Amino acid sequence: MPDSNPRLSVSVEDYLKVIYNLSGSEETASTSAIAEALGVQPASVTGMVKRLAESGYLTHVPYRGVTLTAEGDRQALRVIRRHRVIETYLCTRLGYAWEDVHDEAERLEHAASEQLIERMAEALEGPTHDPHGAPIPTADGEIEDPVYPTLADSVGDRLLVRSVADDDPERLRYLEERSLRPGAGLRVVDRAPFNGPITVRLTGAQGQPLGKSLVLGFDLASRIFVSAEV
Amino acid sequence: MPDSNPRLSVSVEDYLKVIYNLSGSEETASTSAIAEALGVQPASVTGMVKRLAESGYLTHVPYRGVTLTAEGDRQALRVIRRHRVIETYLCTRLGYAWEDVHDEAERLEHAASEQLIERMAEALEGPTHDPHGAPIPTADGEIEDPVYPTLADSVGDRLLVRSVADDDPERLRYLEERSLRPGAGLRVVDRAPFNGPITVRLTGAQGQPLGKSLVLGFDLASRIFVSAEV
DNA sequence: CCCACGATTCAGGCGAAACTAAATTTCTTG
DNA sequence: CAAGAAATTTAGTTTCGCCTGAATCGTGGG
Repeated sequence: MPDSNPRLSVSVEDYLKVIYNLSGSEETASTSAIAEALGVQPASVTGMVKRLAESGYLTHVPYRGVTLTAEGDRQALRVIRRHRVIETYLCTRLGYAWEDVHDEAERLEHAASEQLIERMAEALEGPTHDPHGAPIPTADGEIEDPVYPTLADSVGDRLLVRSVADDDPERLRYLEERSLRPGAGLRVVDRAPFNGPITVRLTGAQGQPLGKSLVLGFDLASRIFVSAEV
Repeated sequence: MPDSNPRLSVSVEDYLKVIYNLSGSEETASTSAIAEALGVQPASVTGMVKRLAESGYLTHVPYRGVTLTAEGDRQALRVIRRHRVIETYLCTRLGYAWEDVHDEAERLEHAASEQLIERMAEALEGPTHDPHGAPIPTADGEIEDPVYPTLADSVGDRLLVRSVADDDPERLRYLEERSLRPGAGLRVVDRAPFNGPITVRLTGAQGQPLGKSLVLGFDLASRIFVSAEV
């Protein structure tokens, strides 16, 4: 096992994060998917992947894709924890708007010490989800696993918004304005074919109908994660 | 004038900070002094200095030293403000010990946005001094200028600790344990010749004598800044 | 006036990470 | 099953930012 506290480079941390996320849906992450996510050429990914494999963070089966090792997972979760704790802290303690926290966290997550993160988490009394609804891994790397389906591929009369993708301020602002945040209840009213728009009606957090009817593009809908209302 | 918000590299920010500090005592900073402060070779400094001069942050008279331009000053003060606001925030809002904040701030100051700093400052209600007593520049670059003499070269019956150098955790812990923090009042009891130790007696913050007598090495004493008690 | 010392120039190196282009493997599909 | 398409890897470069050692150059005290 590598030294448990090697200071990882920004790039390495970004790779691990992206690979972790890609490994969520598929079991293994492909070179091109990683390249796409990082905005880099596939050849660059192969190079970095080789180094990460040598360092023991992942295993690489040529032409087949990569999988994080236990250690790689651990590191990825540490970065993700840092990111999400920071986001939460910025929102609830420093008055940030939820669409502004991602970029700030993106930079701070690479500079913040473990100590800082733990103190923030303490101040927040052990937050479990970030402002966009994503679960925060615990300090020892446990994370709530249910991966929810997106609004784009779920039907149902009583759906609950679990989380939304956090990386696009524009989209977040749009959703915010329409009360489409984690915890919101909604009902799918219509679903146009061929990846067409999806019409929903908000039911409000506590179930009282708000009556607002919204038409969401397929793209946007596939960045909103929902579950059946409990 | 350069773009007022060019993202400076970590190195550049460190150079500006160091040059600013060196320019405090002398009017101009020498190549070797900068090299010493940054732990690099003088040749490296000359190279970087040339680039900084081209970017308009300082003027360089070969063999004579460097001076920050107005713009360089502005940038240096921004970094220093970031550093000190962060230190203050960590201490008062996240329960950091004063000897731990320097390193954390050293990393965060390069990653934090101006927005984050201003929000922290707001939360702290416009802090004027960091935990070590150093003045915090305002958002538009004003800074309290009195540079206090050190305990090593001041005499007096009623002295007030203004600030202490912030970069050495060991020393800070030592001072903390002995109540030698900004605001402490003291009296110089004895001063050994040849840069020898200095004996002081604490008088307590509000003037009530605490009677504690301390012997401080010359080195340590020259990192404690004092003024005549007001 | 000379020379030691600090400052500068020069040529080069290094590490990290990216890129292009070409070769190779795997997938797909007729 | 073969062949073209797509994905991946290899190999070789490039870039960036910063650093270094060695040789050279100013400067100012003796």
